Amino acid sequence: MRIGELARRSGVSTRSLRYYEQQGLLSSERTPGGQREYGETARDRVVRIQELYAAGLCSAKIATLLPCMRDADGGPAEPDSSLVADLMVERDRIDRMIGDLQRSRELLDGVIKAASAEGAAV
Amino acid sequence: MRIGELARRSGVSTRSLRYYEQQGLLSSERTPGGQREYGETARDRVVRIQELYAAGLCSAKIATLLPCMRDADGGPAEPDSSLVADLMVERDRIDRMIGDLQRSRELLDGVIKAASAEGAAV
DNA sequence: GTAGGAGTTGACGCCAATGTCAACTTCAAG
DNA sequence: CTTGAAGTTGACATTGGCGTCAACTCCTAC
Repeated sequence: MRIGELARRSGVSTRSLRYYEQQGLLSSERTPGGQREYGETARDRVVRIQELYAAGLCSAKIATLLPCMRDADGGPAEPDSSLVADLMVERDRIDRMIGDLQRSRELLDGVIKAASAEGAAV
Repeated sequence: MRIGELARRSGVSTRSLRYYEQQGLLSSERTPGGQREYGETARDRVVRIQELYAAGLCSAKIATLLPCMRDADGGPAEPDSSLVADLMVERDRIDRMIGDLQRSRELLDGVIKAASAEGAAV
């Protein structure tokens, strides 16, 4: 598929897809005319990239991480031990993020619930 | 306490504290000389602000939200119903964020575990 | 072949929280 | 008083993922 279809199917702008390629996160074949051509696995990869961005990883880290993950592209590469150490740091950071989010979530929920209770009472 | 101590105790830079004040998220008394003076509750508020930032809320939303939350400053204000609707949207977004984070967390964990298993095997 | 939608690269802009520097003032200790 | 750390305001810079525009090329249907 070409870039427009991938964008539609993954919910990511074409601008972002080109940016991902420039950052080495996503690869594509080219037609003789120079247009990008993607395989079926591209969509999954894009979704994965988005999730990792959402987890607060920057392009560079995602780029080193992606080849170590098992996907339809083939077996995973062996991660460098320094990368593993790095990933453990990231994992901890993500755990803290999840904790923070859950607290914020409860905070919001408290306000929402209080408001609806008050609305019902008054 | 003054700004430096609050910064140390909350783990937030003085720059950020002044920014929070400018955004209407944090208030302070002033000494005759014009220096900021914070009460004991300031630290909790700063932590809360940080959590809400981490949850992806922008300054403006935090500013409207904070007065609706119960804290040592006094009773909560009644939230506007449009704010409540807004907060429900945010809550859903946070729920999705948590889901994404958990997936990413598992992804990283998989790579880490695979690496340590391989390291142990080889 | 031709029209027009889709693709290409490159450049510039944005946002929003913070870092950072400058020039100046206040505060606390000796 | 004096001195130096800490505080003040204001302005500018940064970061990084992505929007957006421009100028040009490719692909497909007629």
